[in-house]
Amino acid sequence: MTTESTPAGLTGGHPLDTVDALVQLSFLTQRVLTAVGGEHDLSVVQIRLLGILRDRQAGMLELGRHLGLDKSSMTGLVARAEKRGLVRRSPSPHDGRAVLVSLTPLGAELTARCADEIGRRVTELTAPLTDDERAALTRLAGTVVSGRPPEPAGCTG
Amino acid sequence: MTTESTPAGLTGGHPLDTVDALVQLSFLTQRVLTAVGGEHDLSVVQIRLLGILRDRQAGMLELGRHLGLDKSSMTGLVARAEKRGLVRRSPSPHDGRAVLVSLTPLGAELTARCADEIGRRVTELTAPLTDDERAALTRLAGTVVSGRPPEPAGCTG
DNA sequence: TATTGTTATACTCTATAACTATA
DNA sequence: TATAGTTATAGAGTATAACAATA
Repeated sequence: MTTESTPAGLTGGHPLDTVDALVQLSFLTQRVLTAVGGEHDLSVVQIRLLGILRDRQAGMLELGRHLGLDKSSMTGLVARAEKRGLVRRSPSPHDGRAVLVSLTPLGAELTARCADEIGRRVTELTAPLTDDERAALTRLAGTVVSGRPPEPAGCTG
Repeated sequence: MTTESTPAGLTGGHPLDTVDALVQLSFLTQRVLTAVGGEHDLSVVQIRLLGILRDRQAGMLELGRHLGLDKSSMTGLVARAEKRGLVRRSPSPHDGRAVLVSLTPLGAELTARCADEIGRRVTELTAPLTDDERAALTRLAGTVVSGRPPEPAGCTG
């Protein structure tokens, strides 16, 4: 098994099969997120929270939907980020029950720094690839992520 | 940003750049692990623990090293798995201080079922790809995971 | 002395259920 | 009644520090 070098764990085969390769690649990528977050006392979920708020405000329910968390989990998550001065809660002007969570300047700065660092280290991960291979990996990963074959360039759908 | 469809969060660009693609792909893969685990009341870390033990015993310290966890965290992790009858602790015959953790038959069965399910669902993820593309993705991901360009087939190193 | 593992403690993170306030 | 959010509570998961037992 390949758990020695990368503790993906549950898949076998020595010349990496597809499942092994994707699982181990995901652990590699997540390790970058965990490491960069850790250097700023942020969990991966906190990083994702900041990322969502990067270019918009959002209510607690919406944030929970994006993160796959219950609204009750959001309360603590946002409270801890708020306590650190990274986000702010404002009452929604349209709905007296709702709050709008947004980044503070401090939060925006930290978000940008994490994004830079993550970008750098994930790119480093692909150092063994040639430029062509990196482009191919990007295209293939993008296809999987979007859940459909890529459209020819210029197709506006 | 692309946080709407996949809450990777911290990376921008619309035609997915490399970082975006890899981060989002990692979330997709991790979601499979989380989902399959959740259906059996296992966290991703528990799944990895079982995977490591699939073909060997290991001490607490070694397990912690593989999982990136402190030995004190291992105590509870293994204790919970042991309580469920998935793993067993035996005294090491060579070292009176050490314990050897191994899968019980129940744990081995659960591990196999999870591996099957994970394999199936991760493979489903690559459904948008042709066979050639899937092979290319596997090779490229394998190259990144191994941290070096792939050796020509037949090279025994 | 060094190493393996556990315990005590504290904090983050998560969910369920009950609650408040608004729609 | 339904919805947005919080609180109370319980449990998993993690780390640090102190400890026990063995090497």
